[in-house]
Amino acid sequence: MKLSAPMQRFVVHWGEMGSRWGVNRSIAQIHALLYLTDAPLHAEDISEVLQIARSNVSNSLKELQGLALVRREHVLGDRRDHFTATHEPWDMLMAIAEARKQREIDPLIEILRECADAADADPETPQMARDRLRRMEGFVTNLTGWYAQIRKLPQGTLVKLMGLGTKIARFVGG
Amino acid sequence: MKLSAPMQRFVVHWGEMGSRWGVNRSIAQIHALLYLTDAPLHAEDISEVLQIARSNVSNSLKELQGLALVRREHVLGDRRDHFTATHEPWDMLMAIAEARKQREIDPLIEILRECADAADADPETPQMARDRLRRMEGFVTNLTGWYAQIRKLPQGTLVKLMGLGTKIARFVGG
DNA sequence: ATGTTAGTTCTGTTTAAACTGAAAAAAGAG
DNA sequence: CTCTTTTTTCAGTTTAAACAGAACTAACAT
Repeated sequence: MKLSAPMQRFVVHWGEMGSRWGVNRSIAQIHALLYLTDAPLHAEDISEVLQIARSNVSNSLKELQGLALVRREHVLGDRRDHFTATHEPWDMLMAIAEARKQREIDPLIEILRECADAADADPETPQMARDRLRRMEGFVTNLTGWYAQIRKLPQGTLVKLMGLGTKIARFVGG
Repeated sequence: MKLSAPMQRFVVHWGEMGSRWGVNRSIAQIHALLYLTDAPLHAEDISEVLQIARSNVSNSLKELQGLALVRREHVLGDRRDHFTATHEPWDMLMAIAEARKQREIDPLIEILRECADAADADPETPQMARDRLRRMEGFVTNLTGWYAQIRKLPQGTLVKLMGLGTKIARFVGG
């Protein structure tokens, strides 16, 4: 298997993007490859095309499955595991958002709450700092609550909403 | 200057969060410190409280100013530069979004467009891959366009919108 | 001018994460 | 059960980024 030049370019740049957003290059490259690919690929295919060690491919695939961006499939008459990616960009975005929320945002809220509570009970913490901690906690909590709501909306509704753009503002008298 | 225990906890965790999101620990810690602090701080204050080399503080502050999260101020009768952070969480979020859009998303769109165009002109690229590249380009472009629209809405309108949550869906017949 | 203090730049070191290759473990097949 | 193929785990190695400290520059005071 071999990639055309434009496909290679995409894979390489997707890898760079990943590392700026807290996902390592291998993972992002594998994801890019599977996004472009039609038929499910097995680990060795990937290892060959991207020139990445098989162990690295194995771990990266595990992580991608953890993010729900990639799933295992089976091809008739082939013992090996095969993999495909979510091909719908919106679903990709939501999968990433959901995974990172659970891994990072939820614990963050927990810690913010603890900090804000501790600060309130602590005479050494200036009032201003207490307010700021509480305010940050409220902000993240609110944002997360809003996300939880819109996440449940059917995709079509969201597309319509985005299509409206600033026209939405009229509904709330903005 | 010294931080109370809850403040320290916040600073440390904010630093960890940063590194998961593509901002290094020092930068995120300094930002956390300035967020909690009322009066403007100078480089040496920061260096002392966080136990970070002055050179590192200097570079980190430059980056934070680049992100528009921190600004320089002057204190009467003091030669040194002093720094304060944006204290409004929503403004922080928008500043980060704006900076990263310009640095990463805009170039990404450019590259996606180039890849998609090149792929269309390239007989070696399978039709499926062409479609996927084009679709990803369209998706990122749309999302960015939507962001550009809502970015301009006054903050109050956005707060109302978020308050509505899923009720918004009714307006579009979702 | 000289001295002093703040700020930046540069060079080398440290550190954490990514990555590899080999070894071990699973999972079939015969 | 034994042999083969595939996947995972583990123990180093490599690499890139973060970071520290010294050297340098600029700004101001005396």
